[in-house]
Amino acid sequence: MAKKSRYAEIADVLAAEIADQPAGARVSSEHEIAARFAVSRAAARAAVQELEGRLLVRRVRGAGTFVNRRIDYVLSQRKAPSMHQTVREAGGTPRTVVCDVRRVALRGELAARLEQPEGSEAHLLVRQSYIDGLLSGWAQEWIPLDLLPELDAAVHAVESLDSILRQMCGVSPVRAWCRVSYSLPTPEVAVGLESDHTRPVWLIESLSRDGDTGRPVMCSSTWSRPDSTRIIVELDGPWK
Amino acid sequence: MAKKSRYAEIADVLAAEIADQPAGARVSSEHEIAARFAVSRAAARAAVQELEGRLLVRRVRGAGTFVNRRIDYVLSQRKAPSMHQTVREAGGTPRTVVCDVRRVALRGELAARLEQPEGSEAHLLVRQSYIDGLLSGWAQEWIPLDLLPELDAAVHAVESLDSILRQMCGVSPVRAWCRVSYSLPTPEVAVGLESDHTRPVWLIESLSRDGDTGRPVMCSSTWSRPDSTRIIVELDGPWK
DNA sequence: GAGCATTTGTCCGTATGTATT
DNA sequence: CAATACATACGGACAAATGCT
Repeated sequence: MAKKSRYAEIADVLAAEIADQPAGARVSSEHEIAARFAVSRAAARAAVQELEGRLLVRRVRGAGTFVNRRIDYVLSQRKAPSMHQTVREAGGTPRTVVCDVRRVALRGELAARLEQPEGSEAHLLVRQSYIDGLLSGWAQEWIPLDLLPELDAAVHAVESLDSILRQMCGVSPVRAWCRVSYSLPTPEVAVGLESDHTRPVWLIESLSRDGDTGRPVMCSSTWSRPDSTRIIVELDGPWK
Repeated sequence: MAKKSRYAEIADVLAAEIADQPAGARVSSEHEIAARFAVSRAAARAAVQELEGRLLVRRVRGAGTFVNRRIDYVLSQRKAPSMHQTVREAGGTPRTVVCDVRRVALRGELAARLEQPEGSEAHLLVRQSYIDGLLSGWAQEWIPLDLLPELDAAVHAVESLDSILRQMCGVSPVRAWCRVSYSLPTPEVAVGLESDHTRPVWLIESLSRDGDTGRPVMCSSTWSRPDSTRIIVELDGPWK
């Protein structure tokens, strides 16, 4: 058996203790860990950084280190393209905060995907999403203007965009196309995620259509923190 | 504008220099960086670790730090379930090394997915995959026995399993189901990937069927190093 | 708002261990 | 075996963000 470094041993002990604690619980400070295991603060720090790398904790400068939990976020054609529902299915509590609602002109790929003329206007909704109170995602969502002229009032009354589209527009959104990748966020995205712009994050690009008519109803780009969600993409063929 | 830490500044300078260099090129050692920027080795080390976090370099103890490149590995129902072809489409050079070929009894989910009776035998092929000479993945692949009794000889003659199935079995494999996630590898997998078992890696589970008959022809679990591939999953609905 | 203690972030210098060449 | 390079570790210091008084 390979000999382990001291900080890795400490990390394993802490990881086992963390496993029994609820999300959000406070983890010992670096000073306390150093004193408890009789090591320097550098070694204690390395152990906590190890836990951060395993996505077991989140650290906040000046505040402390806290137990983290990821939820399984499953993307599939069989499932509704709804963040609120997907999170609830995984046992989490979703919440969204509107950052901005405005009208923008659709260009290029975005216009094509929504099947709107180049330069036509659409709603742009920018939101942060939280899971169990922790910041998880930052999303831009485009919706054709004629589908719902008064989006602003609606999104403040009902958090789930899927519900709004179903109840106010009479459509049944289904995920028609989706692309998931994992790369560095732009500085703007990093701000929205309160994340370092040098750490990779999930990018989920998605197009929803009305399940009955096939009409495009929503296009979105969602960036998601890897420490909040374990993204799972299920791709289904014509069989099964 | 936020003030940057010294190591982040150094990392940015090095990142810009690395961008012009070919994959595999040697990066200055920590000592050289410390001397060049007049900082301690700890700060130089932090800068190089930053680059490692951005997946721009790979570090080998005792050997040095080297420029890394990722390729886009695109998973989609429209594309053949072939590692060799997917890598070549992204501009890389694929290679596979057989670690083990043996017969195993199919159990549970695996048997169900291949539509074989519980406990029936199948080939198990264990391979490492390399991209441009760098270790990229470690895979277990299960193939029904009756499809190709002499798998052992075939995989040593032809590297691409997709080609073998097409040419020797007369099937046209298509990706019928696939699940992609990102989590910590088991110790066994970490060994196969020559990776730390405390760093998350990709897990791609896949089922291939014959495009003509719909018969299951291959089931696989592939673990892939995030520093070798940028996994992209495309999900297509009935419209498009 | 100001002040203070706590906590993580960064950095210095030094030393030793371990893997590769 | 020797030189090189990364890995771990010690102890100390100050900066920056947070939370409370």
